[in-house]
Amino acid sequence: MKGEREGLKCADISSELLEIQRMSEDDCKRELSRLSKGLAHPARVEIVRILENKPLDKRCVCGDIVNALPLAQSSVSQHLKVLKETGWIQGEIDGPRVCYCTIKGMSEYYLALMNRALHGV
Amino acid sequence: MKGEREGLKCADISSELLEIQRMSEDDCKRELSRLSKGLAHPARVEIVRILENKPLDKRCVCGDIVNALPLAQSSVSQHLKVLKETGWIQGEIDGPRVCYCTIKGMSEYYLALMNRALHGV
DNA sequence: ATCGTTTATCGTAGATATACGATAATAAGA
DNA sequence: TCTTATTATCGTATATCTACGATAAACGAT
Repeated sequence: MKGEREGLKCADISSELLEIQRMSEDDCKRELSRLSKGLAHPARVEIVRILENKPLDKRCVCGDIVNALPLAQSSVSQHLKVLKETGWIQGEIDGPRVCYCTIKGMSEYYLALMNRALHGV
Repeated sequence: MKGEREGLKCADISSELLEIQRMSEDDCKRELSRLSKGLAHPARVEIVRILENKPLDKRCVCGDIVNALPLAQSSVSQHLKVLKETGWIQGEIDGPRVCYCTIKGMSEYYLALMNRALHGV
């Protein structure tokens, strides 16, 4: 399957870019506010940054993220949940661990959403 | 003064674009999450959309925004306050009214912030 | 089967967000 | 001055967010 790497297949939202034009205005605004809420906390911005900058051949499990943040494990787990629900990241169970990665093309998707929601383009 | 139009001078953040490179990583993440929180509600996205799409020769007072949203005046006023605090809009008192407009170049500023906070660019 | 590791979920406490009606503040106009 | 129009703020109720420790669930290894 395309996009597979080291056993972890990261979703790619690039193909959804054109779908934005077909969304209703209300859906567009809801979608933009949903994604914005995902980044509305410094810890979550940091998590996305970590996952975006991770080398392609390295994997990043929950524990790695916990170690990188000054928060309790349960708090980090909650932030990961929010990022999953708002569509920024993806998690894949690997034995007792969970391997996380960002959704490919999400930044571009976010920008296109913003352009359409705010400027009607 | 540059940027003045119909008596309302809208701030322009374009000149701050280069400052982003000089911000600390933490400030960058805080700034990105702050701006994201501004758009983290559909009503606020709609307000920014209204102000972005307003003809340059027309002004937009609080009452216009209240009429465009299905919310009570006090709720809209609160959302306007959040948008002011997070840096998306600006208000100028004009008699008993308050005239609102977006900050010029904010979308570009937001994107640059995102690029640096998430990708270190 | 049992133990240790890893991660999600539960329970909880305090803070913040969201909505509304009511009220206060400000300015224009009669 | 008094009234009207406009907008911000107050008070309040409910919901969501954020953090933590404790516990549960899932899995590999012994």
